[in-house]
Order: sequence, then C-alpha cells, then structure tokens
Amino acid sequence: MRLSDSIESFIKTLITQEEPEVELKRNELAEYFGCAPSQINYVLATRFSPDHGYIIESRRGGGGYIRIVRVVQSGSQRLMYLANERIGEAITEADAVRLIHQLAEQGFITAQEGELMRSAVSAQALAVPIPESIKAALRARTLKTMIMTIARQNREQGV
Amino acid sequence: MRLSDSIESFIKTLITQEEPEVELKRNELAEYFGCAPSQINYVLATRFSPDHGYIIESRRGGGGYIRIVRVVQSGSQRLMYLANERIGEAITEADAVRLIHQLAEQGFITAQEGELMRSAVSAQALAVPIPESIKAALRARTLKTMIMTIARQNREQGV
DNA sequence: TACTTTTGATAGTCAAAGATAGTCAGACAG
DNA sequence: CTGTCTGACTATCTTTGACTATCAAAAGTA
Repeated sequence: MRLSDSIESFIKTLITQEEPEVELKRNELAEYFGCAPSQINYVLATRFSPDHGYIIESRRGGGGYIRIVRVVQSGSQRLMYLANERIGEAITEADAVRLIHQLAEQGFITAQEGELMRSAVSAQALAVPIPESIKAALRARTLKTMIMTIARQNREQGV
Repeated sequence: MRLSDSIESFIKTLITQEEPEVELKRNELAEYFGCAPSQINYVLATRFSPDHGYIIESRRGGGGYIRIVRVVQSGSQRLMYLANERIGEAITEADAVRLIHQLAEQGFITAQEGELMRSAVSAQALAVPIPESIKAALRARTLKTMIMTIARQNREQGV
C-alpha cells in the first residue's frame, strides 16, 4: 500500500459524520508515518482538494495547524457534479456566469452571493498580465473553492 | 495553547456592547499570563490594530495604562476607502482576511459573504503556477471588484 | 515659592530565536 | 510515463529580552 493512501485513509478515519473536520499538526503526522512533512502536502493536494469536496485551512508558526474540512458527503452529488463536470480544470467567464446563474436559480446561493461570485471571476478581477489559459484555470479553482464554501455553510445549517 | 490567542480572548471578554473600551496595565496583564510585557504589544499590533477596528491609546510612566477602544465606522465612503487606500495594487492573503473580517464586523457583509470572499482569495483558489507577486495583484483586483459590487448593492438597497 | 533635576514606574521598539507550514525541483517506483 | 516521495529552501507566526522613551512625583535649589 502506498504511503499516500495510508495517510489518506488515516485522515478519513478522523473525519466522521458528527465531526466533519480535523485539525492536525503537519510535523506530528509526518513523524507518525515516518515520512517527510512535505509528503502531507502532497496528500492534501492530491486527495483533499476542492475537487474531492474538501477545504483546507492552515497556519504557520508556533501553534500552527492544518485543518481539513469535508464539505460534501461522499457522492453528494449535485455540487460535486457542478464542480467536477461542469467546471473542470478551466472555464470561460461566460460559462462561469451561466453556472452562477443556475446556482442562484436552484437556491444554492442568494442573488447577492451570486454577484459576489461573478465579481470574483470577472475580467476586471482577472485583469493582470497572464495568459488566458491561466485565467481560465483561476476561474475554475476560484469557483470551485467558493462552491465548496457554500456547501460547507449549507451543511452547517442543515440545508 | 497559543498565548497570543488567550490574551486576545481575554481582552475581548472585557470589551462589551455597552462598554466598548478597556483600560489595562501592560505589566499586570503580562504577569497574569506569565509572559514578557512586549508580548502584549505583539497582541495589540496583530489583533487590535485599526485594521481590526480598534484604536489604542496609552501612556507611560507612573500610573501608565493601555486603553483599547473598539471603533465603529460606517458608510459607503468607508468601502471606497478600503478599496482604494487599503488594498492598493497588491495584498497578501493574511491582510485580505483581516480586511474581510472588518467588513463583516461593520455590517457591510454577512459572515457567509465574508467566507465566500475569503475563499475567492484563498491559497486554494489561487493554486495555479504563477508568481506570488501576480497572486497578490489578483487578490487585490478580486477584492476591489467584490467590494465595488457590495457598494453597488448597498446603494440599490439604500443603505 | 518657583523652577530644575532626579528617580522610579511604566510603556514602546526592534531584532533575534523558535516553531510551524508551504513550495518546488528532482529522484524514484511501478 | 505517471504518480509518489524527499530535502533544501522559503514564508509566516510567535515569543522573548535588551534597550529606549516617557511621565509623574519627589527631591533639590535659588
């Protein structure tokens, strides 16, 4: 069994129905598995990304931590579909606007939140000197991260 | 745990709705927490700055003190100030988080909208291969655009 | 008395050390 | 070739201590 898989499973046993978030020390976890600390980052990046339905928060320095939050039930469906199939690795502004509109129509977000999301992926926000391909990737990641945040809020409110 | 957080909480329990200011002795507080007096300054600088919505007044010498006052500002002028002066051409994630927190505290946005904004400028959203300098510029533009959107919403609602 | 100096009590600043986490290029394994 | 893993380097956050600045009151002085 691959190390990454073990770490992944381990973390997943810590995340339960009642408590869908864990807080870890990167160094402790690395020591527990006898691996380089950066290995933890690799696992987080490849198995706990927004694409997988997770949000990561962390802090450096004394008392630092990594918090892993599961925002959607495995196979919870509609949002994951939107995130993975509809958005993918890149998305145009026009498609993003359409998607946001649907989210609002389906009651996932309020009109105000929709406008905020639209601002975040607008040409104006992305008006920095980088290739359009990178902008499309940024739009995708930003949208997905925002959608995961919404999902998390909904979950916390029992929606 | 983290000393700074304890001190921060302690001070915040002393500041209430009815009494938005406290007066403290730096040395007494330091002794209470068993730390170096300069630790208090660190907490004030990182958690009670004007950016956090507080003003500090103090006096040295015999009978010296530190007074912490929570300030409440409002109006869309404030939003413009934040967008133009406070953000500039680039901003770090940490600064962005502080600013968003302040927007929420001052009632411009809901806590949920704040989290949405946070996610839009999070490391996770910006995890594409571009230099940190570009990311800082993107954060700045994204934040400004979102703030302008909020300002417009407020106007339309006559806030 | 009126003015100046000294002293003790505070608070402020800053740089260094300590404690974490993040990034990325390259080695490695299947 | 792809995905995994590591290590060196970087970034960020916290804590401390030595040194500095300020103030009020007491003491000294004319």
